[in-house]
Amino acid sequence: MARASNSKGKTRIQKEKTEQILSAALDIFSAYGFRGATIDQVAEKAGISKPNLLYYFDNKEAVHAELIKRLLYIWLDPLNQLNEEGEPVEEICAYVQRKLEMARDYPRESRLFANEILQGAPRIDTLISGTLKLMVDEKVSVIANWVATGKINDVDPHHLLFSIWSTTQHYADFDVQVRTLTGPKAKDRFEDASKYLDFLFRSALTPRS
Amino acid sequence: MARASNSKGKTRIQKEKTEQILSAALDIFSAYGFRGATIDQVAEKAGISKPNLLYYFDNKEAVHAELIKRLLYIWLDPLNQLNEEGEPVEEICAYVQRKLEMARDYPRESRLFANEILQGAPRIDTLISGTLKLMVDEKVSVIANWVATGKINDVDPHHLLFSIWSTTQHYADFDVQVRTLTGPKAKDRFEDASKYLDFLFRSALTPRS
DNA sequence: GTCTATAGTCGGATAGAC
DNA sequence: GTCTATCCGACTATAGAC
Repeated sequence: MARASNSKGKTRIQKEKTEQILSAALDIFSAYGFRGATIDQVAEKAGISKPNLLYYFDNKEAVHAELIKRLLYIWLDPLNQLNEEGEPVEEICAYVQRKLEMARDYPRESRLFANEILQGAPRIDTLISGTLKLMVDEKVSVIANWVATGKINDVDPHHLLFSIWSTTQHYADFDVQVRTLTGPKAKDRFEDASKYLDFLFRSALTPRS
Repeated sequence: MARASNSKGKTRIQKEKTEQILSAALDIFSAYGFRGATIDQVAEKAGISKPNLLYYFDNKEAVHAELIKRLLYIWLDPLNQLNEEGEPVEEICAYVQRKLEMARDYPRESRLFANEILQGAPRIDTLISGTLKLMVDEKVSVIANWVATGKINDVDPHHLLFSIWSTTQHYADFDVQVRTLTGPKAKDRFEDASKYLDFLFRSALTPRS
């Protein structure tokens, strides 16, 4: 019997249901973590029954695995766009902005990822040591080259990336705290963050004359 | 009957057991989140039986609540030390270093906090909008004053704090990822982070002449 | 105070009718 | 394909012996 865990050989109806489920699952998993989320919650949010959900996915793990699989592509895209041929400071600042836009537009994905890492990455360790590490290693050497040729100041490329990820993802992962502390008067926290982060990284990277 | 949830009127034995339980609980809760942690795990790690644990604490929530309560004091201490009378750039850079040391020495506390915020702070919302916000508001106005008098560059105080928190806590919360991506050759990630973060914030804050 | 045994509940997964 | 009903394991919490 055909199972709907992959996208091959499915009818239009099946695809729609699968997407409904995954969207609901992203809501629930990102908000409560893997353990904290229940299939019942996901099914209810997707507007179907629990057994029906389990007709489309073998089990809870399978739903989560599919979400993680899709996450990686969205996740790596902004880093992928970092162009070795571009003007170094501008390239990095543009990367910061793309990452911040991701935190604004895909907060659920950010939190899903954070939940996993925070708990020791039990279900995504191969992803991190595999695809992610490969891409990071590549971009780290690009940045190291910019440092070596004096195009940007002497910073550790790994830690530069960590600081970009953490500062931008913070607005998705710690959103509750950010909103509480900035208060209701703050109009657009992402607008303010955009301006601040651009200044922060530009100041640190632009070579002293 | 005396319950051991608070520290009043307890024997030495009771205090020790309570500390054993809380230390074990910090391990488990920070690693698996509230929902993912089980009392059995905590009891086993503390070297006692589950009913015995529940003799010392009313229930699972009570253990967690006590951890959170204690967390706040450790958490606010580095910010507390920020001295309005000191030299602004040095004060902030010293704060960054203290926060980084906290991430190194108290990673479990950092992850416990992150787990809570990430899932919408269901058990600590009053803490954030209460004590934390009060202290943050106070320090924000100190920083705003430094900006107004030209002692540091024109940055948004809230977002400065967010970037300090996120970059430093990243080394506790995303430790798995950091270690995987920097690789085994990296001797001391905290040493490298210390150097990098000092440069980052110093560059951005030091007033242009 | 600490244990064994167990009650009670929840959640993942399956059976089987339609 | 979708539902109702249900099984079963896991987990919180309590009862009661010692």
